[in-house]
Amino acid sequence: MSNQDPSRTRRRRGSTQPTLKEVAAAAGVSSITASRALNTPERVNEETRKRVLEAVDRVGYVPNLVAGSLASARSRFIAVIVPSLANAVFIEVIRGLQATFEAQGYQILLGNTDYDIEREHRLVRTFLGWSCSALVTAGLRHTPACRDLLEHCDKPVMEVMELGEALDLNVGLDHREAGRCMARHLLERGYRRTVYVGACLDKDYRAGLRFDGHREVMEADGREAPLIELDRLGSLEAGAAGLDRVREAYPDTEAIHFANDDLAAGALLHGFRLGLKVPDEIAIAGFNGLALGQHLTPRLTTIQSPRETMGRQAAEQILRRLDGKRVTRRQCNVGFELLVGEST
Amino acid sequence: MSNQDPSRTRRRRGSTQPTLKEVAAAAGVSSITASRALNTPERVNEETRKRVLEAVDRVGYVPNLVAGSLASARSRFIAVIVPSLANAVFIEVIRGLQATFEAQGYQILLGNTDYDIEREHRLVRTFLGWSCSALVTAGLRHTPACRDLLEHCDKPVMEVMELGEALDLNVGLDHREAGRCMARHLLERGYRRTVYVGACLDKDYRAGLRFDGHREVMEADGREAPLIELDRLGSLEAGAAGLDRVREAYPDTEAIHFANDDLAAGALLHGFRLGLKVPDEIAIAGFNGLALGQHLTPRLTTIQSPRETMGRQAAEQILRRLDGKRVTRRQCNVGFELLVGEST
DNA sequence: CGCTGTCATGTTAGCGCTAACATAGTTCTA
DNA sequence: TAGAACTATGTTAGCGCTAACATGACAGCG
Repeated sequence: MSNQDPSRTRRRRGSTQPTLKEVAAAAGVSSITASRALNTPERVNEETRKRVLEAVDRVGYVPNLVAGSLASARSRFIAVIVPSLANAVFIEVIRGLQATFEAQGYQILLGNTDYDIEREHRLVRTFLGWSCSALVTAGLRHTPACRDLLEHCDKPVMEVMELGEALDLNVGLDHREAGRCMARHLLERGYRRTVYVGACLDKDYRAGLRFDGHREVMEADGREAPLIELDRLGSLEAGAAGLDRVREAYPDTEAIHFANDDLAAGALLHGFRLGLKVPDEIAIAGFNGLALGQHLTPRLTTIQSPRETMGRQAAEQILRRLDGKRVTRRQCNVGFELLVGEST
Repeated sequence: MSNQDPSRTRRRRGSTQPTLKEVAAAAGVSSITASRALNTPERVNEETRKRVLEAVDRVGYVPNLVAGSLASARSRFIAVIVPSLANAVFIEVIRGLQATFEAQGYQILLGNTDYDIEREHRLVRTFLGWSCSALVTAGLRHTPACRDLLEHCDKPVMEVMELGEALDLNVGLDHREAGRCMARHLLERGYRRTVYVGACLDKDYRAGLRFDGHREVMEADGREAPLIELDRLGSLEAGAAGLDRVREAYPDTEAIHFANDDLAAGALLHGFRLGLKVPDEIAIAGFNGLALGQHLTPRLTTIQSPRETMGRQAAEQILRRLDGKRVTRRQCNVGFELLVGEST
């Protein structure tokens, strides 16, 4: 009990920022009224509200959202966890999420797992620690501990990209069916020998699902479904290498079904450099419906996946849930569309 | 004073999550010791630390980072504010930032201004409200109020993409010089009539700076520097439209200097569809050094900007500052490189 | 042996805000 | 005109954590 001296009282590193209390003092109200004027203005008299807002400007108040979040046990964060930022597909989903959430005053907390579900688990822990309002993850595969966390966190959990046994909310498309769809198209076009080319199918397992669908259709038609797996994730360069590898390993191939448009476009451009005639000498198909494919000559046959829409719909469902409305349809199939170009 | 009944005492929505106090109880220590075991393990006895970590696992503790942040007035957020997620350029900068920060346990708080500096201002307020550790913005242009906030917030502020009169830290490249560089290249190649094609130069003002450099060189050589401005931001489609507009407005044009690679690649692909010979009938140049340009035939002449490196270097400088080290060189020019393809 | 220094841990007091309850004034209703 | 219902504002008690200070045990030293 040594400090009777009030000037030597216990001091925290008081940030110099003005607090709500000071705003309240400046407006001549209590701090709860100032709080209400900012957060639930309809519960405060018009006149009072004006005085508070004036005071806010006068003292240069910036709300301490951390304190507000602790007191209310709510934040306005949405955790978004994707496996990669190198892939345009995830970016476009993020764009859809971001546009919808930011319009409602939510912020995106972005995490990147690098296709590692252990890192996903760590990110989920961190984001839960920030009391995020909801979590969005790309895909349905998680570590058991992570599933557990997500299941018991009592917040909306949205799994996007693919459909299946989801934890809670689910917006995506049926990748197996997309693979079947393209395989059928290739058969209809009369191609007899088709190779599927993917990249790192252990990581990009959705491309693996598409291959499963592809193989299913091919085998039902009595054909083989050879697979070539590249060791670098989708890129124009990898696609070029894929074309070379197919021509070497299966010289009589009539069509290549690429796991995505980056690979397919890379192959198309490489074929052009080689003077290869597409589709006469070899047909090429992709997946995603990136803009690039539609600007090539020949235009790329591909499957359009509605990525930004997927993000937007996911965000809307989450917002509905956060507004306390029950979400009836927890699973939402955004579908896809076969875009037939001249490359097949 | 009506509630003497202890069972009816004032209740907060106590989240069911275990708290540090429960961990401490389970480990038989005080909560501050548990806190130290997690945050500054070197200040706790080996034995005790082990007991605490065990207890953490046993009760399934997830630290409440909001509370920690309020108590310590520090968060591990880095605010990153970009004008668009539709542009690959910003994505790659974000990737560089993200990889570096996430490795050090910092999270990215992502904001998108949609090229609107008023929205930027609002985002800066929000992120400051979250006690972010540092802020990264794309570009040097802000509203006066926003400059003011950034200048007085007492946190590292990093402006990336371009160089100039920065508020604090600055990593980028000299866009005017890049414009000059390409203009000189076109002159050296002997093209006499060159048009610059940009998109929304009021928003993408860095493309405007490149045009300034371009015009400077052209005028110094006694040539005109006509400009065509498209009304949609960079895309393959806009580039195709740009080519058409140049051929209509300036039929004798020998070279087009596009503001970026998306436009240039769109024009190249469109020219190919039209049967136009590049560069004999018309030469095409871009800016950014996107992978696509190097896979086209002819390869696109462009300027390589080290985008991921920019993000990485920005992150490293901020981390150095956050570690308490003085940053000596507050401005860092990452430079650029002229990539000469066959399109000029 | 008393003094100082170091280590490990504990006590106390907030961080800045909002939920829950309280209160006073006003309007509506039977 | 009593009292119910509503409006506007205030008082109090935390949210879960950590900074600052306090304490006690023990080692080193002249």
